Amino acid sequence: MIKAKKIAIVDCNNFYASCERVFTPSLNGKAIVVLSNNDGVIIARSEEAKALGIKMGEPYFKVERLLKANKVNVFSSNYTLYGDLSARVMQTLETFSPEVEIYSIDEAFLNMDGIAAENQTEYLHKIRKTVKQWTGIPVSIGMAPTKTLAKLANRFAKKHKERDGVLNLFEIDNWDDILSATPVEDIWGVGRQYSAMLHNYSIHTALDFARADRSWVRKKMTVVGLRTNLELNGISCIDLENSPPKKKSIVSSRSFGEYLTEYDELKEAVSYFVARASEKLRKQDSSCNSIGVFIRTNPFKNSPQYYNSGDIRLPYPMSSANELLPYSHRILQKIFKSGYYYQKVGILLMDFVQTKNISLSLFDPPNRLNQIVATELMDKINKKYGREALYFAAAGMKENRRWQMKRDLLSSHFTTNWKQLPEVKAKE
DNA sequence: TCTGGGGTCCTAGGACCC
DNA sequence: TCTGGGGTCCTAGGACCC
Repeated sequence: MIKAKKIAIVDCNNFYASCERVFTPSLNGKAIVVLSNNDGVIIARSEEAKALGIKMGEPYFKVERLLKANKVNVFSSNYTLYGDLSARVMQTLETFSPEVEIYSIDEAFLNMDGIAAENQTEYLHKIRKTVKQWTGIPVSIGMAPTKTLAKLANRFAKKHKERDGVLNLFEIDNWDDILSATPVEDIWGVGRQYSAMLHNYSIHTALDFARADRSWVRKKMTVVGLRTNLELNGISCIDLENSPPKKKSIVSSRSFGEYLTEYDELKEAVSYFVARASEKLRKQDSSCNSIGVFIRTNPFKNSPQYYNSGDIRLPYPMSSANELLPYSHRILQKIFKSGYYYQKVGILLMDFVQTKNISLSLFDPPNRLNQIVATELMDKINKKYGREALYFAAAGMKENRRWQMKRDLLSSHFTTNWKQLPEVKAKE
């Protein structure tokens, strides 16, 4: 945790759409949308696509004709590409501030306290220009004494083109106009439910909310809402996080390309997810004490619906897929009912402890150490030769997985070949 | 028959984020 | 035909204990 008095947030504009443009400059100025997994819904839009009235979260099939008619470029999401470009953006930001909190794939908070630039607003413009030059990604920047205000400034900068992508609240005497130009639903930390509630009480803008009675806010919106209120008044409640905290739970789930009906197929998918999730678990050197599985039919389909989930407390903390698989199968067996068209399954790992803090116990199965050694080896091989170079038979043969997702409109994995990329300047 | 007060731990559910 | 995936935090209420 870092107490900072000056916080900037750098936010990539239309990140996924911008990523698609980096290696295909002919897309500049053209409308782009990017689809979620399974080509389900729209999760990113370029400005041109927004101007066509295409909404976030809109199912693809509903707007497919509109997109075609307007010659919108449509992409399946290409997370390998986005992840690589994100890393390059973050590396660039780290040359500008000693404290960078990577908040999401396309956003980072920067501690600007120690920055001795003569003109901090100019410095922000320089960051923006450099990121664009080095990575090809356009960003917007907001700066303020709290995270919530920085986000608000950032949004304002994005909306008002004349600001050239930057708003530094410190150079503005009175923020009232900016707060009153921000509807409550656009405040960071105020979602759909609370904004509806606030409007009911005639609280329509960030300024209204900032001036609302604190004990009322606390009562209606818990301490979380109170923090947002304080932050809007310039009182910092949410510190910068310097090192990413370890995950407290890990989920792996997916909707299928086709509906599944057979237990054996679901079992394959569950096994695959256990392998994926436990990999992440081991990466952060954790082991889990419980595991859950859920399955469900397609709630949008007019057919018999079924949802169920279950979890098991494990006899000892585990991190290898080999050990976890039987438990996941046991849960699936319990919750599976035949006669339904399943659309999605997922698994959850929970209740983590640090692996180094657990000792092998007298009651462990005799081959436990072998399992662990085998898992380490498997991780090493997969790290070297790529995901699923080696994988569990329980997850089914790669070629036969009916449950794999649909990604018909995928762009190339440009960044897999690093030679195509301009060199990123190393951090000093 | 009468039936206190305070603490902890756990879980489910609701809100939010990207 | 076709509607994403992966997280966090907070609170209320029940179980249990003394």
